[in-house]
Amino acid sequence: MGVRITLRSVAEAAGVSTAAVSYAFNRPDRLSSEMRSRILAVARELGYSGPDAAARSLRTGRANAIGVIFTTGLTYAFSDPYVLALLGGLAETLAHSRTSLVLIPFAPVVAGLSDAEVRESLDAVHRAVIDGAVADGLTDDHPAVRALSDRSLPLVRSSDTAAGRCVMIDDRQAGREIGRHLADLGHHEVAVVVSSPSEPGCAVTPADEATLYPYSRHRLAGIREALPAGARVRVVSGGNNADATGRLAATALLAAPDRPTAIAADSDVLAAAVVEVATVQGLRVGHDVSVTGFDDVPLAASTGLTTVRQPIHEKGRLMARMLLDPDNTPNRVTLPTELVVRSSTGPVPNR
Amino acid sequence: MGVRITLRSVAEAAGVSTAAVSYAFNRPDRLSSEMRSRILAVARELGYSGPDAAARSLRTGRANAIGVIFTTGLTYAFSDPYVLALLGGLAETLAHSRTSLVLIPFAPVVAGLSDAEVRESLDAVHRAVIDGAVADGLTDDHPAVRALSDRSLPLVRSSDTAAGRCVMIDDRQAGREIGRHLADLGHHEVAVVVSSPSEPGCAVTPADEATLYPYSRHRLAGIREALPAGARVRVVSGGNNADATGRLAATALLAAPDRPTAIAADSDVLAAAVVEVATVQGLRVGHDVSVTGFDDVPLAASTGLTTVRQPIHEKGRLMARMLLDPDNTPNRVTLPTELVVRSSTGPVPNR
DNA sequence: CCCTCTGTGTTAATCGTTTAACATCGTGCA
DNA sequence: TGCACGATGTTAAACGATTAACACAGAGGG
Repeated sequence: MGVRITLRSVAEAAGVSTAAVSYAFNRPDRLSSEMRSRILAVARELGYSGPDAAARSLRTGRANAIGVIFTTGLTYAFSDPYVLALLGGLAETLAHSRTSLVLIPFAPVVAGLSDAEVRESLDAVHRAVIDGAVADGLTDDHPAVRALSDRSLPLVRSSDTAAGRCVMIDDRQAGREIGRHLADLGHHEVAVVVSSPSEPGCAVTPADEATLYPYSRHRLAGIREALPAGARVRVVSGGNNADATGRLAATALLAAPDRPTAIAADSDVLAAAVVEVATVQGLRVGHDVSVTGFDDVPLAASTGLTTVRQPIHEKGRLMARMLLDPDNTPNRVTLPTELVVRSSTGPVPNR
Repeated sequence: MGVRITLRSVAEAAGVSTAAVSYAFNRPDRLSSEMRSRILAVARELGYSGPDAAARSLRTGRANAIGVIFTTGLTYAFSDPYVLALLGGLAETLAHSRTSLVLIPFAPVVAGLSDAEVRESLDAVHRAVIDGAVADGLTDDHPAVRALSDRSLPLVRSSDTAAGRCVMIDDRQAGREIGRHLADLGHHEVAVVVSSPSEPGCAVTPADEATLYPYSRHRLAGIREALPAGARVRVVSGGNNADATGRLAATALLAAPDRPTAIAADSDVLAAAVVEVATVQGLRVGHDVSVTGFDDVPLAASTGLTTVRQPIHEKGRLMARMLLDPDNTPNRVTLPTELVVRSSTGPVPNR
């Protein structure tokens, strides 16, 4: 009962070499069909269910799995429509090549990580049996990214990176489009809500800005570029991009005596939270205050959110293809974005 | 460049045994700190990033990962709130023990699977490097379940099963509660919408019923039991549980000349689709037609859906714990459910 | 009749680690 | 002085498979 059945035990029981057994499972054409079925019969009889996955991975060097790093906490991730769309895209491509998706949790960054936490998380990254990985939205110097490239695993990223593969969008350009749109409407008091580990609602100092997600930085830069010279841009933390933290940020922002006339959020989820809070406070979104989102997930359409559409699903599909078939895919791709104007933005109110 | 750095190369470069290098990475206390840091220095210098994952898995017999089987297509799965809640629960527990989640795609059953598809899917199951797996909603004789138990991997299921671990709900009892609720309201023309591979909207024959998901069967049985003797229950396919297929089923159902007065759906997603279609057709849900869902996902509250709440997140947490720590967890758990009455159900209209 | 070729099966090296068991060497204690 | 012991390294045997390279036999061709 306790003894494990291996390729060898089957071979001995059948009176053949281990090679034969291996071929019986992997290369039917290498064996006479008579021999093959005899071996399979013996295997079944012994309760052998095929070659061990780990051993096979070691020997062949292939894992038939690709990893995805999550730095936000998996539980949160499953509620983020952006993440879900990306995973959906990845999965779509992977399903066609019997490849699994390995979700690797990395300690979420909340006010800095203890060394121990980082070490534990890295351990998960090191132990993952995968052929490649996607790291979406992580900086070059994130420990997980480092660990992955140290393992010299194929890695695909979503931000521009010196070496290595990536599929990205032009965040800066997208930011400029948002900025121009708001500028055209006459806004010069705008708040940008970014996802950040710091307390939701609190201001993000220029020093902090360097620590933001790259995409946040680029979008922010774009917005600033497109706004007229006199415009004032304040940056506040939207927490971890969730509905709850978005509401906190919105509440802080709308309570300010000099409340902004426009609020540009880093994601649709955040923007929808802002809309919700504003509405509850009796503000007419698109009149009294304008709100923009990012991504154009389904939520955006139903909320009437002005946002920037990015082809998330396509991004996922492409990332997966790059990992599965590196020779027939480009190293770097920039996907198009598009400003989608809906009812959540309007001309600046005259007070 | 092409040559791979291994534990051995590091050992040779450092002039120590491979055991020492292994200890340097795994058991700091086994080495003098001086030796350890020397080894780590050499490793860094050589660009060695730690023991190989596959080799380590083979040797230790642990993968630090658990699998989840998806028979619905991963892309769909990421849009199903039930699945997401379950994954969230699993992830929550796993995050504490640096364990990854492996999402294993299995060919979705659409009008029967070809042998080749099954074989390919099984291959993914066999190749997954995992310590255990959860199979939610699959029958005992599903090929994936068989493959997993053949591998003699710890397996946790969501339906009652002779041997093996499971965390379930009393689907039959839940069905009875729905049935009783509808009966109390005077309904005897009820349609049950189940997720099924067959064409959305078409009738499910008694013969087909045997092929339904176990949970569907049990809920159906419960509903039938609780309805009065004269009641008529028709069963229709809701497709794969998605919004779109739910709408199709609803359209077919509401167009029928003898349209049911109550529609009990297998999931909130399906029920919400029914509500949507009914509303569009000018029917007042809760008056002209009653609709019930299942699960009580967030969507249900915002739709005003009468439904049965089940603790999905808790289910996930429990399943993960059962896999991680079998010795300190029960083999079988039944979680409580609760009928949540909202506005989507009401007394049968008098025509 | 010899030679090549195809179809089947075997031999044996290798993938990169982990870890029980053993060796060695001060050290503290009786 | 003698001895048990903790601390620190090493030896070497697995873990369970894959796959070149080789061997052999019968078929077919010249």
